[in-house]
Amino acid sequence: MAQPDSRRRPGGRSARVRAAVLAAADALLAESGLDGLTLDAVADRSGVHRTTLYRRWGSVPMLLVDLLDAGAEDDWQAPDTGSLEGDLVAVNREVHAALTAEPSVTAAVVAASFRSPEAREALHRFWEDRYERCAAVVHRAVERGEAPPGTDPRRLLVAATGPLYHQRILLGRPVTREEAEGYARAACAAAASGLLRDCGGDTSPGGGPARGGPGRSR
Amino acid sequence: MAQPDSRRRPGGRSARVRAAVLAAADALLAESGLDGLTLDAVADRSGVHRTTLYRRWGSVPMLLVDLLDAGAEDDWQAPDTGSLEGDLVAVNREVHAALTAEPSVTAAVVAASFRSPEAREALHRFWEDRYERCAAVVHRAVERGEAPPGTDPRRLLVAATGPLYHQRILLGRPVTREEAEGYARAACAAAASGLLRDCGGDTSPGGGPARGGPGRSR
DNA sequence: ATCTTAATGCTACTTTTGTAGCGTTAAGAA
DNA sequence: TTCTTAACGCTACAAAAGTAGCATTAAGAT
Repeated sequence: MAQPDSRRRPGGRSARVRAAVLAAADALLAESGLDGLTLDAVADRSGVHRTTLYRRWGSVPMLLVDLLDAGAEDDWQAPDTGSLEGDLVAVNREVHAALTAEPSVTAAVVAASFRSPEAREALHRFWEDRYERCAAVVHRAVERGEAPPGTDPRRLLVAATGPLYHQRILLGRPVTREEAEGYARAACAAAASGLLRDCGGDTSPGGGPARGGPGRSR
Repeated sequence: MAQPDSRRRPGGRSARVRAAVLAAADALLAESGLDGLTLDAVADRSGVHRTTLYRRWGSVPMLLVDLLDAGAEDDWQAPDTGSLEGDLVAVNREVHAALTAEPSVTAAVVAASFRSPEAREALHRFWEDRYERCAAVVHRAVERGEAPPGTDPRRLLVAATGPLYHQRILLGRPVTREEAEGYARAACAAAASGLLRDCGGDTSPGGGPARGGPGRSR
């Protein structure tokens, strides 16, 4: 029953410092992307000293972790339009909107996630939470009989949203709103045909030697 | 008719230096990922001097650009199994193999692409080339009547491969071989239903204000 | 009010990263 | 061969990133 960490001191000044730092970081990120987000810049903007930043956060990715974890505490919930197709289209519209924003905070956060394992995990947690909430869409669809029992919520949601993220963030091509909706409808149809069920318990992570193929560089 | 750049000197020593540097970079990348790839490390390993690296390449991402452009000159071509589903499954198997390799060169290259615009464009060129070659799969399928005329090769290919990349690289979750094949079959079914045609000439890149929604951080 | 001490601010230092200037080497032409 | 000069190696330097040690401030307890 360890007492609450003896003598922590989370109130007052520390809280103000954290708030000032996170606000400055958020502003810098939205203004000039990840490149504008250096500890020195945050120190200047927030009025908090360099060394304090290095002590409490240590690096830019760690600061992003804090920012992400703080941002995950919102009350967002998945759309509920009454039909699977409607819900998926609505989700993809939101993703599309977030991806076409300029400058894209999403892209900046993804970029940051490739600079440290901690930031990676924070972003994964964030998305995990989002897909978890979206699973409700699939459960309702199964209850309504729009998708067969056994339909894997994650597979369906990834099938719908994955192409959007891929085309925009990794392939770097613009995505039209109509395309975004099309991917949603395509995933919906595939789910209705029972092609996105969680069949087989084969969860072995990898496979063979794995050399060559597209995506491989040399 | 500008003469061939007067007096270039691409032979001999310069070529040896470039080869040594690219080889060292490739080795470091495969061994310890992007973090192990610093200009100093490449200098040590290749025997080429620091300043030469800074002069000719300038930064790690630029070096990756060179590496990528050199690697794109291979003779890879899309599978041809006789059916659309077979081809898509084969493609996704290759992608899956590349993505589950450890350490993943693909992941490292993607990470590098977020560190400079030049590296970004190089990676986009590389993938553009790959999807271009894969378009043959869709053309053959349309000729065989497996997909309706007007089916957009890119949409179909992104629908098939996008979920793989998304789940593995952005969401950070393992992907089973069976899942990879499932996404290919789902895309195939959607295409057969005519859900991945290039309908409407609306190629406007973006839209409204675009705030909030999943993927947005705060 | 007074005391204790976690958290912050400050200065000085080290390490890493990137650049400038100049002498040296060797590719390509005569 | 000899000559020219693009490309390279080297040293020294400049700027940025990160750390150490100590003084100062203020949160929480008495």
